[in-house]
Amino acid sequence: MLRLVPDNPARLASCRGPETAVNPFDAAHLPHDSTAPGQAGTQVCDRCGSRIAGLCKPLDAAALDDISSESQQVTLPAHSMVFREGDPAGKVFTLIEGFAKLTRLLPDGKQQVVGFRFAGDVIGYTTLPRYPFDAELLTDAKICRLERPQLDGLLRRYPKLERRMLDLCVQELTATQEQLVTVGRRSAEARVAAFLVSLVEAARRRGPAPRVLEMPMTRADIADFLGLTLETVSRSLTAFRKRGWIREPVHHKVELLNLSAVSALAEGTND
Amino acid sequence: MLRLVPDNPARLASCRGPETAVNPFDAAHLPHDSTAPGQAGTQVCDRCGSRIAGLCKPLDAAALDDISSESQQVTLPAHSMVFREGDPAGKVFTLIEGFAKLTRLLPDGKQQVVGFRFAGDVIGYTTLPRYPFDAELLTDAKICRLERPQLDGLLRRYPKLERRMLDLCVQELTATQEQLVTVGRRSAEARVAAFLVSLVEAARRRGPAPRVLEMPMTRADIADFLGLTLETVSRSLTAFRKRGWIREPVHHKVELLNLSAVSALAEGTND
DNA sequence: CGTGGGATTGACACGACTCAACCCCGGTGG
DNA sequence: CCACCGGGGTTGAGTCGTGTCAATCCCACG
Repeated sequence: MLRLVPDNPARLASCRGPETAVNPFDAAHLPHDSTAPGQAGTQVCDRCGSRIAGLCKPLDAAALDDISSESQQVTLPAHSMVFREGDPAGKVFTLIEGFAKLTRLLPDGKQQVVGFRFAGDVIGYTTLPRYPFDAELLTDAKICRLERPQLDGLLRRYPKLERRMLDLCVQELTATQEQLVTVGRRSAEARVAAFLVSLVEAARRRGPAPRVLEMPMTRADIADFLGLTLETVSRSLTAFRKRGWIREPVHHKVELLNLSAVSALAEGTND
Repeated sequence: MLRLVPDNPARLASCRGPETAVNPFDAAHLPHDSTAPGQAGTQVCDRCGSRIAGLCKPLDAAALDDISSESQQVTLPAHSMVFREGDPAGKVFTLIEGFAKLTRLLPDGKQQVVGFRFAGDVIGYTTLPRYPFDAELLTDAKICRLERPQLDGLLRRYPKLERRMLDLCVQELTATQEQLVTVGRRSAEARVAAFLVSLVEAARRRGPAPRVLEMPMTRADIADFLGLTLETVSRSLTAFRKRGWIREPVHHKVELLNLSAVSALAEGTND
């Protein structure tokens, strides 16, 4: 669940300077070890400064030049919609920094969170004519944007890219099936525990996991992801807190004090 | 495992035909890529006699010759395992006739059905080194089998095939997300109703839907798919029966007498 | 200082699970 | 030929986990 680009940064790709910065006060601060960008031998993209791989992991330098001349980097404030369910699927995005949630709307107005996305993840790639879900930012975010016709051109020129898309899609599918298991068969506390574990895994994928994790989603978001109510999520988290398993030093952060207890709970169907 | 009634070797595989989704529970159809060369109008594959598209929809005659010389057709009895979770993902299968279920095993021994597959569906394609789930036949089935190295060769020779795989993967992903919504947010009866609706849609995709549908899965299978218990599934179905919405003329068949009532229930979160 | 959104906590109801009996039917063997 | 068996399905009674509704708290923000 919470799929992610495998790991391994690699030259980033794309990203020409900011362009449609909806929000001027861009993200100058970031928790990452932002070692000087552009250094030889580093994993940092010399164009946009990100450590993240996104789409372009398998590409060589020429391809990167190519793709970066076609894409744009933008910064958006928290809660902006990257795209909406039903919009023509005309662009593909890579999340450079920040967090997003993907949601589907139900006829009765409720929402189901289909997944969360983290720095390095690709968002909105589909072969369907329209996006099948909303993508909303949970935090201020830096995003790399590529128009679909450009992407199709790149796909034609760099077959490796097509393979990469397929890999990403397979990973995402596997993660969603995993999530199906969680939602379908586990108790409320086990689901919340599984969610916390997946947060840790996502953080690890982005680099050495800090002791205190970002958790920018609200209880309601988590509930909509896990098929629970926000009250139940809240009760589970306070239960964990009382057992000394977690700590929430500030709003939107968690520390896992007893990861093995949490994972054990996540594995079993109950207890 | 896999193997049993040996029989007509090779010469199958191909089969161009009506667009067929990988996942039966997927409503989305792809508009593009109808560029399949060759004689349009033929619904039946001249090689294996199947009406089903499987992988090969976008291929031309030469490619079909090529692929059909690399693949084999086998027939297997009900309840055989096509492959198991964790097996090296060395083959790809297309279901020519019959029904299958895909399941994941939980640590506590329970299973989650991640999907059912019908005639025309591709099974077991993944870029992962191992299959992420079991594939078990629900009925006797005819299957087209292709070794992974052969497939990779074909992918290299026919780039359109790679695109096709991606399309199939996207459809499957969309369908799984849909299922996530069903399992996460709907009442028991609504889930069962949604399942019945998806059965109808799957049948339609295979051709004009007969009044009486095949439903080879047991109550337990359905329950494991919907995140319910078999008793709850049974109760829901008898409730539908008593309301005159469905009929089960014989074991493993259903007739939907009031499809609109069933779909209405499937849409709402409750009632 | 007031406002509002998010989070927590409690009381209560109800839907789905659990456990268990029973039915139906096909297969098997005495 | 029939009794037995086992697997799938149905039905019922009782329990318990979550959902629901509502009050309260907390804190960031204007």
